Amino acid sequence: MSETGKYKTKDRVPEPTLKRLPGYLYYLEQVKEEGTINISAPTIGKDLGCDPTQVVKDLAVTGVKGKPRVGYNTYELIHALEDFLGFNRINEAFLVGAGNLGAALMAYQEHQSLGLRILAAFDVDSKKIGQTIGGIHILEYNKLFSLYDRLNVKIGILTTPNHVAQDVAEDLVNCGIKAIWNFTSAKLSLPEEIIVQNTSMSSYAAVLLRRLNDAEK
Amino acid sequence: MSETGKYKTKDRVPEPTLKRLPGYLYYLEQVKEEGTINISAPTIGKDLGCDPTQVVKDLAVTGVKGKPRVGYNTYELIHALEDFLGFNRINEAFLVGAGNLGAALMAYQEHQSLGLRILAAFDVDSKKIGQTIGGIHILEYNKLFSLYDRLNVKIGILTTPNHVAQDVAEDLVNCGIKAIWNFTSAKLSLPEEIIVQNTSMSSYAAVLLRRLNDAEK
DNA sequence: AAACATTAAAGAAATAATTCTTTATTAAAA
DNA sequence: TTTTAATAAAGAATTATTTCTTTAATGTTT
Repeated sequence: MSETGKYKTKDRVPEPTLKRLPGYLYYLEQVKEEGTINISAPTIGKDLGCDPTQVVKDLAVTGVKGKPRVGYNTYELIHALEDFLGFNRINEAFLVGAGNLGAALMAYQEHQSLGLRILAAFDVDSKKIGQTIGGIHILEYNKLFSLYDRLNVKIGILTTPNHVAQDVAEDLVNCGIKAIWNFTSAKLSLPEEIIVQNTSMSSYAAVLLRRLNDAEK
Repeated sequence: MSETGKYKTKDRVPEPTLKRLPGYLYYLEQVKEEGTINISAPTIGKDLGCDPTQVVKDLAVTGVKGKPRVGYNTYELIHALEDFLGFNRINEAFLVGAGNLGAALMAYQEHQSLGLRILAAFDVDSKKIGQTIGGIHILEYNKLFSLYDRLNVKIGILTTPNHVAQDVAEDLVNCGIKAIWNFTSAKLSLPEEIIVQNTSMSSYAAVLLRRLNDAEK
């Protein structure tokens, strides 16, 4: 079926690998602080509690080569990881739905270190419109349509109630958004080429609670 | 990496399945609203845009049996899913680190529908101590140790800065916490039996930004 | 009442990801 | 300069997950 309309399966980096990369980045920044210039994959593996060959495979996606008996250059690796992940660029985003979770993400300053900049938030609630959270203005939802072609925003952050998620997502796509970070529980049906990253809190709660339940009985 | 103990692989539900279950639950609640009494796996698959046999396999973990030509009973399925996931119980939790993300999660009312109740939050910042966010009190961090044996809290939500995450996690474990929902980028080293659910925003940003980058070139 | 169409359920195959193994490189020491 | 120890890199095997296929059950229709 749809299973690989992904023409470029060949050079696509596996999702589990991508998810681990920020962990390496955070670790390497610590290591650099301590003045370490070179670091080997087995050392990283030991410190992070994971398999050294996996570390090698993961880091290989950045194209950085290590030297036997020496390891990787810390600074080079950090730079390559940031570059590969896009954390050292400015990735502009719109956020829709300034409710609890939306407001939270607006206030969450760590976005900056991910290269994410939320340019504006949108909501339909007149009580919220005009407010500013974390330096980000909340605009009337309809303003979305007038702003989109003046700007070059590719990322939409979706924190609306579930029942409007699909409609809002379609609006975002019509506004030229290429990627949607979906925090709702709704399963979005969008054109193939739109990148959707689902980050539903309930999914993680589900895994956590179930594992806890497994352990207790 | 040993994210989870491996002894009971036999009857352990795969993580991808667990993550999909809340999606079914949300969908079924909608379907029930519309008055549908019975629903078939192929119908669910069509609506949710996923493989019908996968739907069958996923729902099988709840033990609910469907009838050929009829499908599953909507109400029965919803109840079984809530029960299986623990969403209809009250799962008490402590939160440590009432910064941006922590405050966000405290304000996030949807926790209730996941059966999560944050009893109290802890922080070392004297400016925050005494405040209330979303009805949850922020207490002095040290109070954690005096509270733990009077209560039966099994879940710890970790939203501290990265560099104290490991120490706080160890404190939580010493206080009898069995499961940690880790929102930091730190890789936690804890006893095997502790359940750790990593939900690092940067991991999801990494996947999103990289896929966007792949698509653009 | 019997045949039929539909679908759940179980099992098999394929795919993706991780772990393990081997090989080859290279800097340091003798 | 040669040997050695350590490690990166590439490839193989294992494991887990998803997709595909088959079988059996059941309500509906004729």
